[in-house]
Amino acid sequence: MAEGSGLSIDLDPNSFFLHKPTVLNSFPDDTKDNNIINNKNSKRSSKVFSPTTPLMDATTASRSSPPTIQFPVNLNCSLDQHPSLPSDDHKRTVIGEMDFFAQKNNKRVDSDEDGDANPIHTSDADVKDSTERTALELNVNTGLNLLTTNTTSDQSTVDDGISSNLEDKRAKNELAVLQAELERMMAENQRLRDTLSQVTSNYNAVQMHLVTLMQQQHDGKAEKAEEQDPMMEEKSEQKKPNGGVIVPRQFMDLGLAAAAAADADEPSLSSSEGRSHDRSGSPNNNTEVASKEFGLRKSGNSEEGRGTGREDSPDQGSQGWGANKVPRFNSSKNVDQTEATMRKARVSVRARSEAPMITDGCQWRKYGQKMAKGNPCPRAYYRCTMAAGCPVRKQVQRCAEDRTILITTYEGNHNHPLPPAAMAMASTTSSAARMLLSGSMSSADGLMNSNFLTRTLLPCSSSMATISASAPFPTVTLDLTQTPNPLQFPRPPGQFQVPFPNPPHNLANSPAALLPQIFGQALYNQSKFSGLQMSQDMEQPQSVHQLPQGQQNSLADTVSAATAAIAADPNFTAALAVAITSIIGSSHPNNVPNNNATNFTSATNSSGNVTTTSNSNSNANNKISNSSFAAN
DNA sequence: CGGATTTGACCAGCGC
DNA sequence: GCGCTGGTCAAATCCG
Repeated sequence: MAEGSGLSIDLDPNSFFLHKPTVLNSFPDDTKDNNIINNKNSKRSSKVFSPTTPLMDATTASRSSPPTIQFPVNLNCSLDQHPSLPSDDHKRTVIGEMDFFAQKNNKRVDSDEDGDANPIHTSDADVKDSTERTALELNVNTGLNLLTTNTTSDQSTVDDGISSNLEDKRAKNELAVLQAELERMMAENQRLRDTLSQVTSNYNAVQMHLVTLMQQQHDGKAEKAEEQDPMMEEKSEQKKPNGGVIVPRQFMDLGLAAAAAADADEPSLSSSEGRSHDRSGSPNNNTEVASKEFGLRKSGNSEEGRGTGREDSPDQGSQGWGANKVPRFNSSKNVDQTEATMRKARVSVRARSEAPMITDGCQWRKYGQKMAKGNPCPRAYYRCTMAAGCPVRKQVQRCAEDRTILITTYEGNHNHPLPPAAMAMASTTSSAARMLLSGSMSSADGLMNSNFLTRTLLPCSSSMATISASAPFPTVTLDLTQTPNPLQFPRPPGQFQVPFPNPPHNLANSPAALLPQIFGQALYNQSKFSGLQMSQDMEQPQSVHQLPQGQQNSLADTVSAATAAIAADPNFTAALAVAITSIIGSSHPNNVPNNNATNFTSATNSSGNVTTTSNSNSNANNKISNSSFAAN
């Protein structure tokens, strides 16, 4: 898979860019750092170093040329053009500076000319040149300070008063120029930052719109395929409330998600245009879209007529779920199947923690506690209270065998924006149902999901991700207790080492939190960005092309999701490289030994459910499958 | 006093 | 149909 690198090139930057501008924000940070350096240098030039560096400058000046001549030369023109240079050594020494100056001045002109139109590189050049220029000019200033200040030596005051005043003026002028330049650079830096932010925002908007369009386009194909379905008549009627936009089941999630976000912000929006607009307008949709399963669940319940209290919460009803979303489903049959799977899809996180409950960034309210069979430790039931009607539940229970292990099982998807700290759990819970659904409805897809997800996860986490769609509940289990020591897993030279503290009392701030985030985000993105990824698939390696569409999407989504998730935490950026490398690693086995060591197996049990087990190490807890999975 | 927690009761699903 | 179990509700209680 020599094209694997192409995959990373095509996908990773985009996803990284798309989902989380954090990395790009680091770019301005770099420039900001440069600015800081400049500021420091400028301050040092005028204050800190002035008592000391002038001695150096004075020494150099006394050796090279009379001070009254030297400074004007240094400031205003090239020394090599100056006829008064006495020796070759001085000339040669200065020539280096002159070349620097000349280059710098040229670039300065360029940057001034292009600064408004050329965004990044110009900025870098400017900043770099600014740094260099500042560093060079600082020497001049310090030298001038030596002559103009009386604090360092008496000799400087003994110098010619006229020249001293003249140089003082020049120094002030130069200082003013430097300050002006610095301000200009800072302003431009800020402007670039703003531009970058705006571009990122616009890019996200365009991406969302593109996703919507792609989904709709794909929906059109799906609709044609379903035209022979006897339920078509019913479905066509159901589509009418959506403004004629076709929204089949597979992409219902997206619509629901968007509608969920729209409902959260603008309950009146019901058309696809409104959804797309809303999606494009809200960069934080990635957390809200998670409510796609929520919508499914809701509508499913409405059809079921069973409706436990939790899913028929007042908030959900007040958001008009039924009116806008139920008609989008194809048939009650599919809905039931989907709902049944979604409803039970869970993400379980095993982590060592002495705390009664891991902190995952969300607010939970305990609503029950039961003694579960086979476990002396009670099981606590929590629900998310960050938003009214949020369907997310979680169960917390200590492992019977090892009570230091806290098993937290998430179910459902948030219907509200989440803080970054909560992204881990949110993404996971919002995506598990989706992934498991695809796993149950499309075995290959589910397998590929787990396959690529675990491939993405394991190299950086060394944790064990077990995806089980078997009864009673399809569950994604992330075992974060297997490898407390990251050093345990060898990594190729140059590969980032991702810290993996133990125990993760605060999952939201630990890499462990990002594991479900990566995991879940990828799953969640499967529906959200499938349209975009379909276009990206066009540029994917052939081996990927050979995969079914869902698998391609899974791969692409996994990459993008991983990058997005990792980008959510700047401290975890290193994991991005690992995650991406894990993808590329399939084409370059030498890159990721862990990847090769990761076993992906799958089995179909008697009930037809698919159980996929990934194993990054020789963990005995891993389930052994009947047959090795091979991509179709 | 309001919100969170506790805890017994209730309900649904499932297996026998 | 019955019992078991998981899950949820809601009144009582606790707590800041």
